[in-house]
Amino acid sequence: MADAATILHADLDAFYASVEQLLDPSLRGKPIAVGGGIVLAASYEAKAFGVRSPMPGWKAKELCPELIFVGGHFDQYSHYGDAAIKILGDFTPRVERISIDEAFADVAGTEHLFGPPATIAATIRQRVREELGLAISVGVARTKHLAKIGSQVAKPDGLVVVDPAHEIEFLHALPVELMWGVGPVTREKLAGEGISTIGQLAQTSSGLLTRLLGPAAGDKLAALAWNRDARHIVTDRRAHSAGAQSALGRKPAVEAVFRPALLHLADRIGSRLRAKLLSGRTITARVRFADLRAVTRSLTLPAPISATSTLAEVAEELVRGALADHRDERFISLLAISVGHLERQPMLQLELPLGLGDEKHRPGTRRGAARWMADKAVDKVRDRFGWDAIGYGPVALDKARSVPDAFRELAEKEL
DNA sequence: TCTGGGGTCCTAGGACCC
DNA sequence: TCTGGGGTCCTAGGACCC
Repeated sequence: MADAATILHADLDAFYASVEQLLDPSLRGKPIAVGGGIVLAASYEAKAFGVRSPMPGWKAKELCPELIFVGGHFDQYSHYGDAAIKILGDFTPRVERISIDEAFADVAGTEHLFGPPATIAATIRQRVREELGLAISVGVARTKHLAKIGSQVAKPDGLVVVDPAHEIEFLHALPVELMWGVGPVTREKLAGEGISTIGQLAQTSSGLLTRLLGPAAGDKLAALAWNRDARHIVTDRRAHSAGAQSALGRKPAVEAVFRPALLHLADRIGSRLRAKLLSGRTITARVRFADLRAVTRSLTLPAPISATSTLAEVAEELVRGALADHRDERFISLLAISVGHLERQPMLQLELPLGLGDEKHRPGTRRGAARWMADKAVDKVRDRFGWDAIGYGPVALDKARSVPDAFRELAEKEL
């Protein structure tokens, strides 16, 4: 392994909460939580009490009676997140953004301009601190996995450089849950076998790992535990599916509840897809019952769709089917729709669908195209006058439990 | 008064094709 | 007169990530 440590992973600390403390100095040094009914983010002061996201607000308050809830300046989060990632971009175009507050960068070949990677990392941290007033932790290593672990170890407000000569020592001393892909379930399975460190995981036979976790996960973890991570920086990641969901509290499992809710979800997804001239063939609906058990039903169509009413109709059928299979469940707590198998639609086909016997080969195409064009008209009005200017009418979402639209948008990946 | 909302990937069984 | 083997697609469920 002659490679040098040129991969950076930069991760803003307690991001939403830190922005709130930046905007309102009276919140600094205090335990705060963004959100209300549910904790969306917690400051380090709040985390010290065990406050985590997602956690019901009442439970957070129980753990930390001093906790201050703030509503959240979601538009500001995008601004600060973008600004921080842009600073990475000043050192290399090879930046892979993972989320609003986190990105990888590969600074190979930039040493003559900016110095060695550790210096670049320090400069980035300093600039983010000075220009934005935020703390960002950075890991520097030869691979993405090690860089990511480095930034986690560096938190809060730190820098960790993993020397290529001592990678295994560094890695094997750490707990397994720091690895990418080890969540609560996997951690417990491993713990059941007495495996709690990455070193112990590395020493575990592949037979046992496969039995425990399946072949893919087993092989992947074994490779990572031995520091074999071949992933490289991908600068333009696009989503392969688009979805929307809404928590409903506890509502009767009847048409009068799920139809308007599904129409609203279909509308949100449809408008996102149409804005990018995308359509999808596979529609998945998810129903979560009051007891939190969830089921999914999906259908793959012969041709892709993106019209709101078509998406809604398919989703309704799927939900009806799921409810019919679970007649004992009288209440639902969440509905979700997701659209996969996305395809870029050629404009021509969408705008001139009325000829050439299309209808014969793709039944419903003509009606679908008419709906698509009607939706595009709605989209256009919304572009000018706002989302609520026109549409399918209000939806009885549980306002206390649902989350602001601005927050949903933060989580959306580029399509 | 147990838990948001956006995603990705893997598994396993069955249908279907050659 | 009874059945191989490989590949692909679809569906449902689940773990994980931020």
